[in-house]
Amino acid sequence: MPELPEVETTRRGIAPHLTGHRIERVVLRRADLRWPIPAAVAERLPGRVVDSVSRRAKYLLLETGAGSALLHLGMSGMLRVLPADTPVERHDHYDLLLDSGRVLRFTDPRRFGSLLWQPPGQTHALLAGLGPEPLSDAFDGELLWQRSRGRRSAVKSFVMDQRVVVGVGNIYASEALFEAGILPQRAAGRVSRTRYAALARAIQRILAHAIQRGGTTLRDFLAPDGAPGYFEQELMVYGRAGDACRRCGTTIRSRVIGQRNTFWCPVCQR
DNA sequence: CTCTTAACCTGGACGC
DNA sequence: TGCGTCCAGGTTAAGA
Repeated sequence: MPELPEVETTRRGIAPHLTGHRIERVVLRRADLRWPIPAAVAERLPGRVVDSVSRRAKYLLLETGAGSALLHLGMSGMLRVLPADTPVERHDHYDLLLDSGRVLRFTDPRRFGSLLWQPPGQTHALLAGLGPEPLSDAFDGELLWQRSRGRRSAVKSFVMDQRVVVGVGNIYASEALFEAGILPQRAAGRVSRTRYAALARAIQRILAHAIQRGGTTLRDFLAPDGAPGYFEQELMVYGRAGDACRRCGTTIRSRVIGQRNTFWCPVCQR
């Protein structure tokens, strides 16, 4: 269930159990995730202390003096800190054993997640072309407006393009466009500066709010608890096709845009 | 460049 | 109960 808020919530959950701790051993059960796990992970990580756990887009970085492990959760991935003797289950693909007697365990039925390696001082190719973090000062409506000039693809696909801005996944894209009052299928190049300003604010508000909510339900990563609190209760349009708009009562519509299901209110969004 | 499409993989929900 | 079909929160690669 990972969009940016879920990844950030995961980061906050696992960081206290990793930071300042030594990784004693790396156990790889399946190397065929989204990409093969490079040999450097098993060669260089054991014996290293994790200096910090950071996030870039939807990637988590476990930073050590020898380089950084680069973790992605894909569509169905989950990271938990568990007692080291916790029985292994079917989709548990790798473990990082810690000096605390615990283990960081990655579980991912669909195996779209990944575990990669970034040497010291380098930026992994997958991170090189990414757009700004949505919650940073580098992101605003002006950036969206400038980068969208001449673009004919849907504004929804545009904001989900990680080269434009990172971290806006399928759910939050629909939600942010609703809040900004913009039809998702509108051509990106035909959205005004003013409306991009509103969209940037909506993205920031929604992501920040979701992180806040995720934090309340996922704070304790020793007691695995999957469900982010943001879902269902607070979604305005996502997954609500055929239901009444919470603002105006009009029936919420849906359509596939850029291969992803998209939801909107035909009255509140123009 | 921009844009579209296929592909990676499994499990759960649903219809018959 | 079983089976076929469709769908799912991400992202890259290839081709037009």
